[in-house]
Amino acid sequence: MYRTHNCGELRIKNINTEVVLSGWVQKVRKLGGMTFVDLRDRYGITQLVFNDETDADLSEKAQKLGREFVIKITGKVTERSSKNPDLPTGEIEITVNDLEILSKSEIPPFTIEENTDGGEEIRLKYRYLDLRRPNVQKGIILRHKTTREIRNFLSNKGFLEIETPFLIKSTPEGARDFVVPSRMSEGKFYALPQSPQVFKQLLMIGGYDKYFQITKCFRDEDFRADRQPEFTQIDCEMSFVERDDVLTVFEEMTKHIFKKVMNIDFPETFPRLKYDEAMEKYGSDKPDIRFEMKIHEISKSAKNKGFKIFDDAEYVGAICAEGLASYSRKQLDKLVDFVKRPQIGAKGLVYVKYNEDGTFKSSVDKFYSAEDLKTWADTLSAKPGDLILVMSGNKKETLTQLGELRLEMGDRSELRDKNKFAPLWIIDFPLFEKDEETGQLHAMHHPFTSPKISDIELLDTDPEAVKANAYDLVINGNEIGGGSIRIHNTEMQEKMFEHLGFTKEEAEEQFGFLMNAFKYGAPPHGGIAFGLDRWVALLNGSESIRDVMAFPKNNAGRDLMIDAPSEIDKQQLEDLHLTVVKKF
RNA sequence: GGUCCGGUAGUUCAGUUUGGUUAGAAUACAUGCCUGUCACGCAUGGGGUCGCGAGUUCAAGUCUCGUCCGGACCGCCA
Repeated sequence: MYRTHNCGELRIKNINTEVVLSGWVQKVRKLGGMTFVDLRDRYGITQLVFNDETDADLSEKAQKLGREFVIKITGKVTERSSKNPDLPTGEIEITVNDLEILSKSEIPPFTIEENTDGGEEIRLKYRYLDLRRPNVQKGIILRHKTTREIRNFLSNKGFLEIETPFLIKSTPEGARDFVVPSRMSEGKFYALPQSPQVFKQLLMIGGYDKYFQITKCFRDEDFRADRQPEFTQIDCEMSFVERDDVLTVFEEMTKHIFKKVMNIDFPETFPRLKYDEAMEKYGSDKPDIRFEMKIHEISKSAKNKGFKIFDDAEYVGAICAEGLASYSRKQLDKLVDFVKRPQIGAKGLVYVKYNEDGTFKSSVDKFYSAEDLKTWADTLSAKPGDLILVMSGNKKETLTQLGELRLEMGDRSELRDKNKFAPLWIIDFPLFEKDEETGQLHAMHHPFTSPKISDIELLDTDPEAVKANAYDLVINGNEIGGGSIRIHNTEMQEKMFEHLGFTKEEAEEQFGFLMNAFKYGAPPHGGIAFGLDRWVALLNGSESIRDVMAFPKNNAGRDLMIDAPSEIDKQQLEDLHLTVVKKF
């Protein structure tokens, strides 16, 4: 027997029990005749004690243990004479009478502790060692709890978990596909799914009216802290539902997860914000509503006062940073630098300090009187002591830039508390967005999204104005999930492909199977998919989804541990009918 | 496709601004001392292709060019 208990469970009430423990050696502390060993597993740390006077041979063996040796010990639980209140097992220790080394360890390249000394790269290379660290384990365990609760909740609601294939067909819409060459069909390729989208729609047509799946999706685009080549979606679809039916079920699921995993209650219904409104008030389609600081338009009161930049601008907008009127020149200059960074791309920034004494000091005092500035302050509900930040230009771009500035100011004022969660729904997305370069329309969500019934007439006259029956769940400025009510008839789907620039033949070739299926009695249906990795990262307070994935890849899509992707041998290439062409 | 930051001991970093003695610190590791430690303490010691290649120079960790690797971001991600 390797163990009677784990390393995190023994307490003072277990005193005098004979126990067997197995685990990893965290630390050996030698104090002359006494030796202490911290034994670790994923449940905790238990201290072992060895004494020269009791058993010199055993004590010497213990002194030769190295970090990360795997050992099994037998001993008696004893009360410590000096206790450690920082450890759950700190009141007891094990007086060891037998020690067996199960597995030796080389010296690990970094310390296996909460605060490791290892950098990102080396920890990815030795991921199996990093996984031993308690804070990494916390993320992995949190992920398990989350998926368990999702399965519980949806199963109880009558949803069926159904798998869909990974080896499917490449389609031109959306992200680049990862592609798998076929051995049996020369010169042909499978694609890995970017999402199970069409399969879940086919399941609806197949009569499985409530479906879900926790599954991998693959997208061959460039990666970020929150984007990996393979990631996990909670994919859901329902038949005979309208938008609000979907939102109700998945709002309930969201609340269930927060309750069961984090013990956080959301008594209120989640706010619903129209896309247009989100853009106007927050400059983002995924607003962080943990804090207010809404954007207000001040075009009317800012224009025609002789300040050319505002006069020429399509839009002038502002935000109010509470209590920051005391910002120094240097701090304001830094804000200007911030908005001028190429990632933000603004030309400049106007500030108005609403001083504590009620006076105003701004970078545009030459053009605006105190009354003018008071008008702005009133629009923004600014109080003395606040700082007003104004930007202008093209409306869409300026709103986005103000949105970025708003998040920056939120960070500076520490309004974005990791332990606070503010979910909301964004609804009424545009159906299409226009490619600025080619003028071609693209589906904002995906090509199977239905337009809002009230907007169907506009499809032929003003497609850009058409709103989609689509929705996103946003939490703390992260898009956690998104979905739509789908098109379920051939005519509408054909019209959609037409708008997206597909010829009839292309649509038939790419999606004929789906349009064919619509001909045989397709129920009205809709659904949603959540990004599991982002969601768990959010719950975990992590910046990066890597923290909640057991074996993540780096930002070039490489697995540093197994060294993938890699070359394959000639025979394999031949079998797959492939020739590698090297560019020089 | 682009912008920025980094690569020096097992590890995390300093040193590069202003080229010049034997490249340092912490931690980890090893040895010794230490009977209540738990970030144990003290002493001693080993440990370096300064990512790689070329160039400038009397002299390069330090300057220049190229290249590889890592990180953040923009584009991209229906």
